[in-house]
Amino acid sequence: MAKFAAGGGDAGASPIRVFDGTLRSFAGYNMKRAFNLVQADLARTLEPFGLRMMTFTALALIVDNPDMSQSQLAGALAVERSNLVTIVDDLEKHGWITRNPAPNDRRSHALRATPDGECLCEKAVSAVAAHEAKLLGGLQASEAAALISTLRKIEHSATGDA
Amino acid sequence: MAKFAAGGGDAGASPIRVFDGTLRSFAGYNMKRAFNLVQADLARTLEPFGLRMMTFTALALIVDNPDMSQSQLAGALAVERSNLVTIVDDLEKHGWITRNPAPNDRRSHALRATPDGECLCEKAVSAVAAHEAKLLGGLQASEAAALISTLRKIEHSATGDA
DNA sequence: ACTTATTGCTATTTGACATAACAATCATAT
DNA sequence: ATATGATTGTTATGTCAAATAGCAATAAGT
Repeated sequence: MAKFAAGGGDAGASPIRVFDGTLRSFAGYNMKRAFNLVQADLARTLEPFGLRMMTFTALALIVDNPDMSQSQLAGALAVERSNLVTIVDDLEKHGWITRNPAPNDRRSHALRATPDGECLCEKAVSAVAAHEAKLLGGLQASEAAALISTLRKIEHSATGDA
Repeated sequence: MAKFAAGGGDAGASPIRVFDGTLRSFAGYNMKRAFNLVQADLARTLEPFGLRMMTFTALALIVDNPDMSQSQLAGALAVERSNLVTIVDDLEKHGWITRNPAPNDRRSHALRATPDGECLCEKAVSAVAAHEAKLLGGLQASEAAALISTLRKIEHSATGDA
């Protein structure tokens, strides 16, 4: 999908190494590069399950939060409600979740994973975990933990979280 | 652009906190969330300069690699050559770079930043650095360095770099 | 000289994502 | 109770980035 790699591209016979030292000092640049690779690997991992990154994330959240509404899910996914419809449709058509009537609000749908959906989610989570472990294999366990911790700090800092 | 935040969404009066513990254990999930916020801040920072993330990155690479070709730049940016045309057009129309004839190859263009382009690049780099420093203000200096180091390790691991 | 590959480019398509509007329903204030 | 406004899910639409196919000009290999 993405060949990627600065200077690692096969762009011709020219052997010049592209210098990106200025950009390398930015955390954002390194985040984008690393994430692109992780995302590509994730897509390949999920494809055999019939899942994309978005549908996988949505399914995992529905499994962990039974009877949540589409608005809540959209908020959690940082997706517009209108765009969520397609995602939920996809999961529902495959029989992995159902749209149930919400007891207190006849407008909203209580999303619930089916046994099939839970089973698929479990398998997909395991597969993703395995692939990520392979991708992060060169890291110390403490390093991986520090990475996640630091990323969450950035997220809290940017959202002005309490 | 992106409201974001799991459970932080204003999705209704329902006070239920969306549980995303399963996904939180994945580095990729945390990377996506953190990067989305960083990217949004970056876009806001670059907008006054008339730059987008892609054009900014392209300009910085051209400044650091005078006379590089479009193919080389496309490789470094992980963008198709066809999509790069628009980006280079943008930079050229603003007078920040020029397409010069390459000495050894009459097909390719030697991309070079103009004095205006270099000046703008310098200012933009400073602005981005300042914004990123603010965004990463809550981190120890060693923590930020470790973040970049770890991200590069992941990148090397995924690309099978030597 | 002939074939093949590369460069920059155009055109087209796909997909992600935001916006606008809608009927149904809820909530609130008279 | 009723009128007003807000929210939910949905459809339709527009916008923008990224992928694909193909092209003429040029280069490289045989």
